[in-house]
Amino acid sequence: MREKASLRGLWATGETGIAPPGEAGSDTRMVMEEPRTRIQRKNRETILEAALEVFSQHGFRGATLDMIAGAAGLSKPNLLYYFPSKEAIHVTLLSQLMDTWLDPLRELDAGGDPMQELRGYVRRKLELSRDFPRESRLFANEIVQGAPRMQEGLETDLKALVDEKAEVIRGWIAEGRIADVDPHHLIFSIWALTQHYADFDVQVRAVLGPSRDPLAEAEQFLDTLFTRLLAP
Amino acid sequence: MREKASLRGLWATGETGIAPPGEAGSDTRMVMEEPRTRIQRKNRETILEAALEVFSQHGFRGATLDMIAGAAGLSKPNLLYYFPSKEAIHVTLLSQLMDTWLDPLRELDAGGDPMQELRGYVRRKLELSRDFPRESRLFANEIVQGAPRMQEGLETDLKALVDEKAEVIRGWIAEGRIADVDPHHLIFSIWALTQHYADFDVQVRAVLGPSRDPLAEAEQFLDTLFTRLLAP
DNA sequence: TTGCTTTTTGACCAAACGGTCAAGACCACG
DNA sequence: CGTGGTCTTGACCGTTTGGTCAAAAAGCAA
Repeated sequence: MREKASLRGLWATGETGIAPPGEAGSDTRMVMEEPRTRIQRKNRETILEAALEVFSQHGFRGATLDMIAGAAGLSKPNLLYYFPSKEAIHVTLLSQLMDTWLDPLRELDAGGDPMQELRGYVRRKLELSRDFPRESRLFANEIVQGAPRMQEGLETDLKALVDEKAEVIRGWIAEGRIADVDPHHLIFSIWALTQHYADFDVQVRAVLGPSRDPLAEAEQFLDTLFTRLLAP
Repeated sequence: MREKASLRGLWATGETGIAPPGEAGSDTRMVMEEPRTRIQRKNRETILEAALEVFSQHGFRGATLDMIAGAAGLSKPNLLYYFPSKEAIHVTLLSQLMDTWLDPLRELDAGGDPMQELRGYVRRKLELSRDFPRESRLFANEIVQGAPRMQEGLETDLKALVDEKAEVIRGWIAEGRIADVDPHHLIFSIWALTQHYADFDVQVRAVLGPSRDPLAEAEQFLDTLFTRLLAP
């Protein structure tokens, strides 16, 4: 299950990093298909990977183009050949992230066994925290600071999906198959508890000391917690 | 219970914002008692209040001295008359915060009724999220970015207190007065769940829509959650 | 090879930033 | 009132930052 590196492979290529110049005259197509050359694909990947590292550690303003360029092994002007601005890199990262972040919730199946479905969701979400902590922190940074570049996505895509799944959960409760809890807050609690282990990693480790394995313990603890909370 | 404004009144005046110059010759006392004049007390307060607003919204690097000065209604050089640097303001804020943040846990009483004590802790922690969200976000910003200015405090003060209280909880479990859960992760779960409502406020509100009251609902939800988790 | 496009970079720029300083305004007290 | 300390600020400084540009290098198809 464990998987190193980033989610890049799974993502559609971003729409924000407007492709390089040099096509005004000769080509009249309206839609520009994604990164054309082998080099472009590779370098955009490299830049986004480096930017994820730097943005997740320092936040948007704390990150500098020089840091990203350094991490990517490219020159600063070269970054700006592939992305029109620092902000474009950041937005690309965020919009790709949004999709990935919601996938585990999308998998929640109204037809499955309620208890198993919800425990599965918790497990998948915790796996994201374990395997993609940088993505989690990138997201956390953005939200804590008021989500200046995401608010719309939250109020449309995210709300729609959550409302839909909340309705599913409400159905399970009505059928008496899980205990009666507010579905929205149930989902929040899953987010809060799982993401905590990625976002507040330093705190968790500082308190537990070096010899314990936070994520492994969390898996058990959270399974117990939600089992007791939801048992009918 | 609700209380506007900040925690300032409760705090000891910080030790980090080395007092203004102008005392080399005439006064030989070793210890300098805190802000001497009425004006100094007032302006240091004003600056810290403004800095809390700005730092919690933009993070350390995202905040500028001009923003803080603007929010405080003072000139930039005037800020630097009261604090030696931007970092000193930030550190003062953080060190004051640490104490306040741990107070609710300190109140956990080994002699009290376990269930009532733990539910009380959750309630107090949630009150902090409701009344002092900026403080919560200041803390979150710092931890998410690796706690560059707090790590020591986490590994000493915080760890010591948590370990102590974890032992208390372990005792309660041994006596069969609450269910068997890992005490450390129980505490983490309280932090995660309560702080989520302050730190991820925009997300919570975006999902719930404008007509619901997140914090009021959370109080009930969390009470239910921990009751079910801990019932022996 | 030639010739054209894509990619890379050193030099450069204007704005923003944290911080300094000397001079002036203000204030309290004899 | 005046005098000495406290407080305030406009002007300024060196550095960092996001971003530009023209020209060189590399890639590639014929």
